[in-house]
Amino acid sequence: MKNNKDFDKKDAIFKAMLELISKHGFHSSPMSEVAKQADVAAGTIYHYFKSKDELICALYVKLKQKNIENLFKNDDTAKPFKDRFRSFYLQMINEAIKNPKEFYFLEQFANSPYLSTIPKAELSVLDSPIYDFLRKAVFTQVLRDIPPKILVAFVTGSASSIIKLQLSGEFQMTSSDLELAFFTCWDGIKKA
Amino acid sequence: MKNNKDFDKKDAIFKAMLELISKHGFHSSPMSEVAKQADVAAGTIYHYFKSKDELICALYVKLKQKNIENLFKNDDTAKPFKDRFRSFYLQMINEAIKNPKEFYFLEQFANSPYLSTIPKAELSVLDSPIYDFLRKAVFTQVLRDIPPKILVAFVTGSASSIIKLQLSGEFQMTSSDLELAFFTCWDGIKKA
Amino acid sequence: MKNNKDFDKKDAIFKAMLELISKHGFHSSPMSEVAKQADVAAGTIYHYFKSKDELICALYVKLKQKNIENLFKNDDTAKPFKDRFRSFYLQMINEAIKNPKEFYFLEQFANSPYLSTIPKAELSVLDSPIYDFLRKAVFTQVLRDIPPKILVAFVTGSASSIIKLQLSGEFQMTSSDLELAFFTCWDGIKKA
Amino acid sequence: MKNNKDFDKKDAIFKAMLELISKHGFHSSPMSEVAKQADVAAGTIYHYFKSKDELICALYVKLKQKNIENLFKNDDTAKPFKDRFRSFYLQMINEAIKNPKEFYFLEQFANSPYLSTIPKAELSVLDSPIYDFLRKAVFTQVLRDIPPKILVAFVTGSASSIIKLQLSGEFQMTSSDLELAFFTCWDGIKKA
DNA sequence: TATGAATGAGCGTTCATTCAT
DNA sequence: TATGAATGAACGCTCATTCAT
Repeated sequence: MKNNKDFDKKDAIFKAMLELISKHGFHSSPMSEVAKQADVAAGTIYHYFKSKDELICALYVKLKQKNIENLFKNDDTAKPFKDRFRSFYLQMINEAIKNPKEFYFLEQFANSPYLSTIPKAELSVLDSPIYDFLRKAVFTQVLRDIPPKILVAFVTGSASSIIKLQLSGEFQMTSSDLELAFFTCWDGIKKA
Repeated sequence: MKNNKDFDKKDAIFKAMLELISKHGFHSSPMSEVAKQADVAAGTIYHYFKSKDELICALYVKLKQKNIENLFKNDDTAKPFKDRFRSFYLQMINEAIKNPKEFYFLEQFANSPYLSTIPKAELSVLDSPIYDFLRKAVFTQVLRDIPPKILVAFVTGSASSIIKLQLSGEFQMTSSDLELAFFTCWDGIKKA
Repeated sequence: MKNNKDFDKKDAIFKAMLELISKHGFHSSPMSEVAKQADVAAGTIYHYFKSKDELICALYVKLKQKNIENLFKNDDTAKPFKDRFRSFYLQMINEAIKNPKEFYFLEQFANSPYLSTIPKAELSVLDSPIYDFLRKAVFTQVLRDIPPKILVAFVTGSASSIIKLQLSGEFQMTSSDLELAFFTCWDGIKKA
Repeated sequence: MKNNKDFDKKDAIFKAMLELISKHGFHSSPMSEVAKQADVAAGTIYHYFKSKDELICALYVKLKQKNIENLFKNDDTAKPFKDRFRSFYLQMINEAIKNPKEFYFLEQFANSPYLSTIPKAELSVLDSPIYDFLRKAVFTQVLRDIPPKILVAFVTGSASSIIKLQLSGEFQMTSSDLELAFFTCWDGIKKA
């Protein structure tokens, strides 16, 4: 059984790598700096991870999982789907705005050759909660009859883009902007 | 005035860098390899570009410009806006599918710390054709009254995401899928 | 007095190091791997040996001693010297062929800078049985009157080389080949 | 065509590696030290050699070739074979004594796992002059009818061992000792 | 302009050794 | 004794960049 110290070290390494990559990118985040920021020796990282690449991939899976879990944190299946979707959509945006480093890391990873080093099956599992959420709503004719994969892409892609806009500092979104964004998405995907 | 040879060399360098980065990412695309693929000496690259970063940024601007120009290639201002938008939306997707390397490069760049090294003003200029296109349609009440920046983010983000789905090989989109995607977007953004 | 467990551990460490070095050489035989193969913790090795170098040197001395003892296992001082020498010479070759790992280790060590870290006096003691064996035969005029050290070098060197030929797999020696090898050596060193 | 400077650099690297390995062994001869001794930058070595291992192997082949060529430098095919062999045998010893670093390097290499990384065919070619020299003498019935490979092993092995004795400083060989060594070998291999 | 050998700082990683448990 | 996580110096190697030609 792992003790607290173990968790501390591994988590410190994850945190340091996240910090660095989100700010400087993959290739300006040397292991030596990760070690320094995590307050461990360089060699220690290699007790927990085989290589830099493996560390980065493990970090991606961990953060992606956490992120997706959080999207459904407030999901109330008793509510009408529209409400549930609204909560989900706004949560996507709010989570990212509250955790910009994690968002930047995830986007950077997902748009790099790293992504293709992770087996598709594993990626599917990560995404499956979103996929299931929307697929069911297609099935119950609450949502437009579009292939669920396209639906997922549409919804997450538009949200990502809006998040980037906000995080770029170029545009400060008010809550009514968020509401507008939600409706824009909803009116696109809902059953006519 | 630049002669043909100059163009050839510079273009060969651009092409080689595009090839490498789209496949292997920024790191794993050494200048020596670029030189080899471009069939020039390593030093030659530095006659055209101050540094690797500058070359990469110049490539981004060049490709982004070309890409955006192409989106309006078939724009017919005489047509109803819905038709024009349909053409624009499908063109976004088709251009990317026809030029996957360019798409991958642009996405990788835009989701990396490189992006923030380019002045915001310069980026705005690049995006302005899309911005103007949609802003006018908001003004003329064809589109929902949303801040144009959000609108641009929504439209391009959803398209990007759908393109990645297609390019990933995970899902083969038919032309009716594309049509569905267009309607999904359109129904979201059109004036109710 | 050492208990069985001690012997087991120490021997397991020796065995693991032998295995690794004979196959991969001194470098490419990390202590962590020795520990793994010996089924002990890395730190445990340092209870038995001060350092990697000391372990390697101790292994050399141990194996060299064992090896030389074995050469005289069947020595029958009642027999004519020629017979005794024949037995000795063939035993050198057979021992090595039966224990190739030990042979490779010993040769690798003896041809490396490690050898010179062992005091010459200690090495002399190890070799002395062979030295005495041949020196006496020079004294009794059975062997050519050559400085015994040269004699030892000649005999052991030719045997080593023949062993390597056999172990390389390049040449399969029959028993008549071995007999020929013995005669070649014998005719060289015997008193005319 | 390679200019002098090229030769100088490559040779300086070879020389530095030889110097270091002969004295400290493979794993205490870091590339950084080679670079320093050769008076080139660390990276420069990698223009000439793909890796440390490749450099070491190339050095082996180069020195082995040179060494074997030298053995026949004074060969006079007009002379009786016994004289030719005497010249060859003493040359083996003298060459090594004059070039102890090269001898140590070659022995260290030949008794390490490095040797097996060189294709057997390539090694055969290197040895073939010695092989041919002795094989012919077996054929013409000047030498004992032993498989030539065994003969080569016997002759070179005994010589190597005698060289090590001399270089160890443990025993100073006079020219009459050398003469004795030659006769010991010759009487062993000559046709009775 | 064009070359490509040369540079050397800096990278990812290894591994002999230590020490708190 | 025995453990094995932790250390950090040192390794082999890469690669953006320079400069003599």
